[in-house]
Formats: sequence, C-alpha cells, structure tokens
Amino acid sequence: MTSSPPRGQTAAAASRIAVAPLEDTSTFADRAYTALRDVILGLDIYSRPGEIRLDERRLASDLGISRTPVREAMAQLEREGFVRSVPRRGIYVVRKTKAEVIELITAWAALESMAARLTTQSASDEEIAKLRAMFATFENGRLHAKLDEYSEVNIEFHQTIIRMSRNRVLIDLAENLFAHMRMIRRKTIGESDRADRSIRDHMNIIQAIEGRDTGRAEALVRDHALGLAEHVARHADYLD
Amino acid sequence: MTSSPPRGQTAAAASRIAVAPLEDTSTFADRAYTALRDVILGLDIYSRPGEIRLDERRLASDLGISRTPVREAMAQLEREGFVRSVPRRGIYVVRKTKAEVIELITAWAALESMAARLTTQSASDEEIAKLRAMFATFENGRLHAKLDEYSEVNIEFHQTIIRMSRNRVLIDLAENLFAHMRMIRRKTIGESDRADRSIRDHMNIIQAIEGRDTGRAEALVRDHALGLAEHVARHADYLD
DNA sequence: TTCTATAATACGGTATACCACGAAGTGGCA
DNA sequence: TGCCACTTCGTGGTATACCGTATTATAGAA
Repeated sequence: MTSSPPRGQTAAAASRIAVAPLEDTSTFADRAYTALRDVILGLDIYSRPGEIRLDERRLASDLGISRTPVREAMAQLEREGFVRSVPRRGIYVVRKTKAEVIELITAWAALESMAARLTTQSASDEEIAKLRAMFATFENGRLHAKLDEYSEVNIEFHQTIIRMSRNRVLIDLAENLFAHMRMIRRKTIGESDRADRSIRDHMNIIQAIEGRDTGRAEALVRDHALGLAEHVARHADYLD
Repeated sequence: MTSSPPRGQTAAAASRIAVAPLEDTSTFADRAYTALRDVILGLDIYSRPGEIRLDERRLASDLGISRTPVREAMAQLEREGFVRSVPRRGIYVVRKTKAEVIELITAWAALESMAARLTTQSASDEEIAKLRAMFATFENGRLHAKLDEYSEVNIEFHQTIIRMSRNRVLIDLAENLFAHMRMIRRKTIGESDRADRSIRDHMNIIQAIEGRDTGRAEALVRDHALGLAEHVARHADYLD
C-alpha cells in the first residue's frame, strides 16, 4: 500500500516460447479502492470521537500515485456509502445513524431471506453441510470467551447463505451491506446473551435448509435479521 | 445536454440586497451522469443488433465538458451495471443475458416483498389508497389497446410500494433494478394475457396491504415477481 | 494474391496544472 | 479589547497533456 508501484515492464521482448500469461490487469484506481476501503473499514469509526477527514492529495502521495485514481476510488466509496464528499470542505468518513443501521439490517433481511429460499431449492447437500460445520466449535453455546471469533463466524455464516443462492445480484448487494455491518460489529460484541440466542437461531436455520423447508428457512432467516434490527433499535444508544 | 455550459459567473459583484439563494450545486460529473444515463436507458438496446460502443472523448466533446467528469459518470454507470469498460477497447453498453435478468427480478422480489411487509406495518391509509387509484382506469382488464401505458403504470405501482416502505436502502437499491427493467420493458410488452394476470395479482396485493395482512402481502408481492421471473425463463428467448 | 512485419492510430489510464470558492487567519480601525 | 474587511491558504472540481498498449492499416516480400 505504501510501496511505489512498478511502471510496467517496458520492453519485455515478448518471448513467443516462454510464458507470462498472467498479466497484472488491475489498475491503480482499483488498487487504491481496495486499499482505501480496507483503511476505512479498519478505522473503528464508531468508537472514535469526532469526524474523520480524508485528504485526496495526502492519500495520493501516501499511495505513491496521482490524485486521479484516488478520486475514482473515492467516488466509488462514496457511492457505496462509506464516505461523503463535501465540496471545498473535504471528504469525510460516514458514520451511520441508528435509523440508517436499522434500514441496512432490514434490507439485509430481505436479501438473505430470499437467498435462503433459493438455497433450499438449488444448493447441493454438500454445500449445505458446510453451514453446520462452521458452528461445530460453538455448538454447546460455550463461547463466552471468544466472542470476537464468533462474531467473524457469524458474519461468515450469513455470507455463506447469500453465496449459496448463486444469485450474483443478491451476492453483490449483500456484500456492500456486510461491509457496513463489519464496521459496527465491534460495538455489538459483548452482549453474550444475544450470542446465545443467535446460535440457537442459526441452528434452526440450518435445520430448515437441510430439510429443504423453503418457507421456514425464509421466515427464520428474515426474523433472525429483523430481530437484530429490533435489538439495535432498543439498545444501540451509542449510535448517536 | 448539448448546450455548452457557462463557466461560472466570474465576477458577479455579489449584491447583498437582491437574492440568488438557489445556487446550482450540481457538478459537471453529476449532470453528465444524468445525461448519459438517460441516453443509455433510451437506447432500446435489446431491440437493436450489435454492440454499442461509447467513446469518452466524443461524449465529452458532445457534452461540452472534458473527459474527467465524463469518466466519473461512466465509472458510476459501470458500477450500476449499465456499461462495461474494456481496457483499450472501449466502453460498451451492457446487454443483460436471460440469466442475469432473472437474477435481477429475483432480487427485486426480495426487496419489494420486504417493502410490502414494512408498508403494512407503517404506511398510512391515505398512502395505501393511492395504490388502488392507480388502477382505476384498468380495473376491468380492458387495457389491450394501451399496453404501453399500462406498462408504465405497472412499474410505477411497484415503485410506489417500495417507496412506501420509507426505507432508503430498499428504495435506492430497487431504483437501480427498475432502471434495468425499463430497458427490457419494451420487449415484454404485447403479451396481454400476462397483463391480465398482472392486474389480478396487483388487486390482490392491494387488498392484502389495505387489510394490513403482513404475511399475505409479503408473499403475494414475492410470488408476483417470481412469477415474472419464471415467465422470462420460459419465454424470453429474445434475450441472447 | 497472401502472409507478415512494421507503422499509424485510437483507446482507457494516469499525471498534473489550474480554477473557483469557502474557511481560516491577519491586520487595522473604532 | 472587540469587531470587521481583507488576504491567504486549502479544498474538491475540471481541463488537458501524456503514456502504454491493443487494434488496425499499410507496405513489402514471397
């Protein structure tokens, strides 16, 4: 990320015998996007006071590239809701309000419940089996000491269901929502009673999917997410 | 769109008495985005043979601006799936495959069924009444002569349900999906038997929402959209 | 005529200079 | 000391020149 990128092999005397088929097709803008996204997601902005401003010129110089690709990356991050550009003021990292987080979770509920429906109809048994494997280490609800680890498995569980739908649109849309959820995750950890209930919900969901019970799987997934939304509505006072 | 934009009032001798409070805050990139989006949506690409290439330089000169804002607009359109940029080849308008259209409709089903759920829980009676009003002129299924008009009302109906959810995330995501649907719409028109069934579905949906029957409204909306997806799967051979 | 090697062209990607505007700093005047 | 006009500086927005490379055109040889 801070390494100055090579300027492309200028005269490689294209050998017709040896191979070099895997060109680096990624563009500076793409790499800048990835780097900046990682930085922003890692900022732990919800535990930090004050607004965080990003300076295009500074970022460009840090990345060792010009403003142009940085701007393209920023534009994309802005469209995805991570950042907000205020003309002649600066670019600020967006902190979602409680209402916005609830909307996010609700939309996620919509996407994942549809994904669960599709999964019961077309996923293979082998794929579905992976879901249960993910929770093998947590089955007895004995997880209070490793909530952080559970939190990651938790998100992965939901992401897996989405991916099993094999619907690119659902997958891509959810990807973005999950990225936002990861930012809030740190603040949600530590409520172990919720984790217990979460585990039970997940087990029921797995059972429904294994049984190809479309309606039940869909409903359980939806209610699980909506339950989280309600929990946030009630208890997430740390979101302004 | 082809007018050469003014270069910003340079020395307008800011009068402190008269008013000009409504500044034009929109940026060239924003306006270019809107213009290009309209052009693309109006291209009727699914009825046209061959690929359509867009040239940044040409577009920029047509719009009377430089490539920079055009590129930003293009980047956004690419992320939204309207356009695909091939390095050193050009920018092409995307034609969705049948499989992709089905995925689009499925995702739409997910979003709108959740919207219907929310609507039954929080929309006012006045808002809901508007839904029925939209179909006043079609109620008897006597619409064969004005299918085009119906098609517009049709999309508007679904968009209204989404909007009544008051969930910004759902609304924005659906907006994009609908834009794609509009591009395909022209090819879907003319199957009047489907229109008849569509009307009946809509009436049932309205009834469920009016009765605040959350589960039924959600299911009807979902099945209506999934029905369209299946119809496309069976009959939309014109998609590649 | 056909194939190949070389040159010209055109594209998206990138760097950079400049602009207008807002904000913050600074000086002078009351 | 406090307020106001002016200056300076910094920001994102825009224009433009340049780059490397894939494509196409062209010319020459077989």
